Amino acid sequence: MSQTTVSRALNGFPEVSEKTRQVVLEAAAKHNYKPNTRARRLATGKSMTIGHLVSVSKEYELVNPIFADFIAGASARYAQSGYDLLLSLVPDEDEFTSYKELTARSAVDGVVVHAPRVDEQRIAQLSSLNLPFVVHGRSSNTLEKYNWVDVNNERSFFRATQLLIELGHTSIGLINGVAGVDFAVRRTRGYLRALKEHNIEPADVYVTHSEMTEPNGYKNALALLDLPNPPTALIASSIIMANGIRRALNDRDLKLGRDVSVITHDDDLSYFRDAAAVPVYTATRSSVREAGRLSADLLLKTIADPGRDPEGIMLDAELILGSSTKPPPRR
Amino acid sequence: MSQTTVSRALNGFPEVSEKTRQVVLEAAAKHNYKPNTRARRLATGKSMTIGHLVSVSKEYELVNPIFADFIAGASARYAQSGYDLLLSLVPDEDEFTSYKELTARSAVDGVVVHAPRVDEQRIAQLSSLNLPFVVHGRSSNTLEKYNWVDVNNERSFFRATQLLIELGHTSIGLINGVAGVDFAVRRTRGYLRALKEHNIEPADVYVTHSEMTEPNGYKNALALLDLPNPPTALIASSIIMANGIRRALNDRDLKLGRDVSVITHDDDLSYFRDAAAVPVYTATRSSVREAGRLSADLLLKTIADPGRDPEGIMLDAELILGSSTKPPPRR
DNA sequence: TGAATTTTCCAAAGCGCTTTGGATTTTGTT
DNA sequence: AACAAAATCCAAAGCGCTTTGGAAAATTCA
Repeated sequence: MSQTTVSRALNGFPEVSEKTRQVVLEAAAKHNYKPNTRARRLATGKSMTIGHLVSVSKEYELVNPIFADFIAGASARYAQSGYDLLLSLVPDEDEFTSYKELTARSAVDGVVVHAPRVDEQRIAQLSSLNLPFVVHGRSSNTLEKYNWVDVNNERSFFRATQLLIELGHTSIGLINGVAGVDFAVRRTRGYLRALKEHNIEPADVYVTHSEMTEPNGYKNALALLDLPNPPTALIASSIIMANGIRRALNDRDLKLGRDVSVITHDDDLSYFRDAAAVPVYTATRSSVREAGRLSADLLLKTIADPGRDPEGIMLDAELILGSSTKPPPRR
Repeated sequence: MSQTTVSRALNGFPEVSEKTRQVVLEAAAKHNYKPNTRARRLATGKSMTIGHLVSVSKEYELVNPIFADFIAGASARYAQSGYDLLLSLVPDEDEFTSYKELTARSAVDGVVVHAPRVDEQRIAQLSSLNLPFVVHGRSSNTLEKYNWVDVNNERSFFRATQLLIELGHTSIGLINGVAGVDFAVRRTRGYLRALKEHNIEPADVYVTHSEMTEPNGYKNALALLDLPNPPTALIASSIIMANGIRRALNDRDLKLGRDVSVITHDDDLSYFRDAAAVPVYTATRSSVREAGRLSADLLLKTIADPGRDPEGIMLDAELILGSSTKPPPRR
């Protein structure tokens, strides 16, 4: 049987009879034959690979654990479509260089951009490279159209803040992510809008920005709790920070919920799934794994149809009531 | 200039004069030329790719965040040597199938095996595939030689247990990882050996096994604390579980250290770095990122020299004193 | 200066597939 | 049975590099 026929049978071309195809498939299965990836990619001109560049801040060497779950969501989709996932951790200042290199050696068919900033250069850069991409998150100050999957951060944090206000809280702290990262900006915006709508004067000291680690949650919470007028409620940007906040409350002999209310954003990370009947934390919850799946789908669609108009997918975080929110203690 | 000369200049062959090489390099830089990955891989017969298969338990869909840090360590080394990192999350029962597939289509030059069990089939399977590999961890019941990078779990947990005993604790709980996973078995072994050497009768109820999530840390700690004779000290297999344990202590109005001592294994995860002058937790600490680096180095060496004898690299966890261990409270 | 080396270059083969264009066989129609 | 149409097959080209074997140019040595 000719090479052509085998290739066609394996790749599902209509020119080959069903009977022949079966024979080929059986023979391939029997000998555990799979077309050589390298040869196939050269011949087809496709890389069949999606790149995820995770930028690592050189200073802190942090690797955000949400990538694990995001990638878990995406990975399954890639596998279904025969794509491999290329993962590269790069120092953040080198990120564009890495994109250029990947493009120049045509190693990937598309990439996912993580943690965009308010002014995100990578978007324009990728557009100029003509490399299909999807942004996990958005970039407020970017005008051009691009593919994105994001949570409605502004609204989530508006609702969270409003909930606390309705419970009677008037001093509410926000323990946010790094300043300038888009989601953090939107969350602050939602928080401020809620305060404003309820005529509460915002206070700069009530808002902290940092990498969303447990120690930073602790440190920032302590700083707020030790203020002359400490907030009676805190909103955290990640459940990992919330763990640090709980530790800080502990250290100050304050009880979560009773003494200080806490709402956290919850990415539904697999190692921190807050799935009790009454969750520990009242939370704005949105599965980052689901975001991974959707991003992968969107990217694969874009690769399949390059002329496609960019699309934005908005996920709405649920506001889930847990036991960490109560009215403020009476004075 | 001929294609040959360019190729040789770019790949550092000695047949080309330094002057010519410079000309070529400059021209390549100017036009942002990089040899096409696909063509190069086909021509050289190498994939220049390392596979990391992370098995996801289908039941729980958990993605261990330590992979993020492990991969961060490994990724830098791969990049230095011109290798790409292929990441694939596969349902655990399909893992061998995935290895076979990767080999058949020759998509990777080597793989890293994560979370080996006491009886680990993947080792024999990979040997039979003739695919270079490094195991992160070891497999106690596997006789053949293989490359591995592991922490001295037995000794670490022996020392941790001993420390608690020397402080006066006699009822010590162990909140361990999933039963049958090699590191968990070794840790239990170290724990039991310390008890035995100090003539303390072990109690089965004091040992729990589960995925190392925060909720499981909480749940298992509560179970132990609610025993008729609750332990006065707990050893945890991960800092994420330790967070759950702290929450459980909190719920029972027990103070970490004063009422219940806790020692945890600490992988030095970037989002949970316990780096205060006096750490929160007394811990057996070993950087999983460093393990990633070493694994990558070992794997690259093995790929470069396939005849190489398998090597084992043992990392010794440090026992770091924090504020979570005190003598048991007096009755 | 001419021969022997060494350095530098080049044309062509080949990596293992997919894809093209045309040839051959089978099926369907009258 | 004869022809057209459809189904099936095949040989060969090409994907963009690396590598080989040998030719040409430059250098060294006698």
